[in-house]
Amino acid sequence: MDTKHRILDEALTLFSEKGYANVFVGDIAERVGIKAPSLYKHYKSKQAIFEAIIEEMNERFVKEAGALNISGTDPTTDAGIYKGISEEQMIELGKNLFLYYLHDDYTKRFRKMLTIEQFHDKELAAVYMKNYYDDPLSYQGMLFGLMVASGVLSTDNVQVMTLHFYAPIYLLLTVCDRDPSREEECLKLLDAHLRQFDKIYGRSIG
Amino acid sequence: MDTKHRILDEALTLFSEKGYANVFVGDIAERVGIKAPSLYKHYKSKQAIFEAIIEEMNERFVKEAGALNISGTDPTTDAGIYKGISEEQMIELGKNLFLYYLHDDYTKRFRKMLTIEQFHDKELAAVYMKNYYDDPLSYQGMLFGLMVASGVLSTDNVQVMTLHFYAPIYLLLTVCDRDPSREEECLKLLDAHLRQFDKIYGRSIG
DNA sequence: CTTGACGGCTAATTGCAATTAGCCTATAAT
DNA sequence: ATTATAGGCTAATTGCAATTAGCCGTCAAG
Repeated sequence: MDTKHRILDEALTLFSEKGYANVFVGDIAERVGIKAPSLYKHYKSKQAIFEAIIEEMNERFVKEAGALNISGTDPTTDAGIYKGISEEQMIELGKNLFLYYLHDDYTKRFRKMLTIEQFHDKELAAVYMKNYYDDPLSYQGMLFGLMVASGVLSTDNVQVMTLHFYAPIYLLLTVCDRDPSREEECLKLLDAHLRQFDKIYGRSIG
Repeated sequence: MDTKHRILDEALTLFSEKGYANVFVGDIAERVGIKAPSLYKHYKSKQAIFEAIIEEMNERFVKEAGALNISGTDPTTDAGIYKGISEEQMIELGKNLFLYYLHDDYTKRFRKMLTIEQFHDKELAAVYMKNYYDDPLSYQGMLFGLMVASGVLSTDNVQVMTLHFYAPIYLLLTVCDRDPSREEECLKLLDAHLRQFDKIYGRSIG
């Protein structure tokens, strides 16, 4: 990895741990193995480093959109696959969603950074909401809608069902972000949640 | 309100909006209506202001523990009340929990500040987890456990049921914190969530 | 009525961290 | 071979924001 890229990588790590304001350009430089002034051969300012991270992340999200699908392609294809999904596969789906968010290194650091920095900038708050609320709910909601149509799931309110699927995943994720030592506990609870979800919505409720 | 207290109040507002590092002591002073150096007649340093906020919040949490109970006293008493709870009352309970967190001014600003500052300090992360994960889940879990015992609710896993109750409330709360203009939308979804929750757990599931 | 502490002000001072200046080496293109 | 560029370094410089110094008016207690 070239220096220019290493800077982004180390900066993201530090920003996600301590927040933008508490990271000095010297800290970033040190991790990269150079001196602070040398950073300026690559980026105009500390702020420019931050912006480059955001930009790179935007690109990644575009590239990796659909990384959570089974097919990795488009939701219509996925829906076909989901028609024949079993309970175990449903649980796997939720676990994979969780584990992807939890362990993907870039995603994880970016999420933590956004959590810290979201109130600095309206735009960042919007990115946060899109990534961790609107997009997951609308994408999962669409899949679940198709699954309801094909009889795999049953509900009279897909939106709420999707919320019931996703909200616990999100909550448990925030726990693990704050205290990685609780990961095992969270995974157990996640499993129980998914099994319960399947019980509830896997066939007709009132 | 005396100056000393006004300082804490304005500081909390600013910290919750912009984060500790982005607030200058001059900003706080200006809001209070004094000059920056005068602040030092009341607090030793900017850091001391921050710490005083944390301390005051700890006191409030102790004082207001149980503010969310129906009785305002102890859970055992509450449990008696919950035995005869109706669907509408259950929905009210959830809404009140949500609205309390959402609108109580001090709570709201403190929560936003914690969200921003939690990664600076292990201790703050612990406070966040306790306030917004462990305590709500364990308190609600206890109530629900009693309600299950008395037949108002039915499940074979109280912990997961509690998670299903609380996680959507938490998620919708984070949405409102980031974008207050979505409050109405969130309240609607909250209502739908609570009705669905009641349908699911209000009587036996498999 | 005077004194001392309380709380405010203006004008330094301090200190740190971002950035700039200016130099040096290696390497790759002409 | 020469030279321009990329990328590194050390040594300033800058600028800002926290804090300190030192002064002043008010007011309550003696």
